[in-house]
Amino acid sequence: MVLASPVIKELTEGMEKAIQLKAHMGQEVSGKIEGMMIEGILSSFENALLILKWGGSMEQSHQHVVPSTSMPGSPLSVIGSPKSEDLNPGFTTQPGSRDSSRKRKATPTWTEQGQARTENGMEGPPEDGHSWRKYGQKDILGAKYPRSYYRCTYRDVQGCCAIKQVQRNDENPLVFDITYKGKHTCTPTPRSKSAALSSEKQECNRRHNIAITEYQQQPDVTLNFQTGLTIDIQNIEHQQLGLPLTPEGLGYENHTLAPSALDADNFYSSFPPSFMPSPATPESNHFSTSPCKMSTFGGVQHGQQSESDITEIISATTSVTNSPIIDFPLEQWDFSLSFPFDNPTFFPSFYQFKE
DNA sequence: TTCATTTGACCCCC
DNA sequence: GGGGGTCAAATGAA
Repeated sequence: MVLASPVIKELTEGMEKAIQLKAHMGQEVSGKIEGMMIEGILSSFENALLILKWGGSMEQSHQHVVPSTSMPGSPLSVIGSPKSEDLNPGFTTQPGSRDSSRKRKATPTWTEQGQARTENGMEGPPEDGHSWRKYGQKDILGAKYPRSYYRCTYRDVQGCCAIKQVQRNDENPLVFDITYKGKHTCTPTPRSKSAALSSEKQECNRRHNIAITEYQQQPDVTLNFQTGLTIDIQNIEHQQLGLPLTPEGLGYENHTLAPSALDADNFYSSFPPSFMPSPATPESNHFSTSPCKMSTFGGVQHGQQSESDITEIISATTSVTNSPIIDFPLEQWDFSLSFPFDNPTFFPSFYQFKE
């Protein structure tokens, strides 16, 4: 990230002046060659800023989530859902707890699918913003590909019981079936956080090169962002009230953010004070605090707990929403304080790419 | 030195 | 007994 780059500063100023010019000229140039040229100038500025600023890759767009058969139209494949009947936080896989497998059955379990992430010609499972440690791999009878077992990196230090199993889909090797078990209860420690951050930082850098290419190839990601960012306010409010978050049972009040809603002030005001979201984890369009993504949002650093909660909220919501296909991997965008959320022309001008 | 991954072995459930 | 899940030592990477 080169936020302090003089190049960005100059480009930003140039773009602001172009905006001012456009505003000054008003409607009288609308549709005329002058207006189109201003739009083109703005578009060019934004392209350049995007490339310079957003080290976050577009590559995660590959990791769109396959629509679930049970939830037609859902952009997120959540096959099954966290089991509400048992949220036993005491579940442990610590050595010695030989009845762990029985307890494991009682942990909230849900399955998602994500497309393979490609890097350096190699394919890997999609990331989800959490820090996982692989602890095993097993060949599964009848399956072409082995199953990998991951647990939360912070299991030992914080007792976080979240685990996941990742297995390539037999029919479509580009798709990974990911089974999550247990809920993240971890909060990255400073030390661990830095370690996780550095690894994700590398991931960011690795994706950066892909980002520009794919950005050019997939110019409509911003459109998808505009139309597809859906946030379940009701569940958030339930959470605020301390009510249980049940993906299935609640009536959903999905809020799809229109471009105007992405104005920072409007955006924040749409949520309870404690909800300061940051985009996003890959396998869904939920928010996360991955350092690769939005490390600060409005100057606030967010804890892991809220992330995991919000993750559930959005994951659950997207499993039942009929919102347009969300193929916008928010994680790709490296938001910063300089992100022009408050620039109303930012998104409209992106339609230029579509045309 | 620390942390992640690999992999063979072990354990439990069906 | 077979299969799935987990452990833990060995190894590698940063």
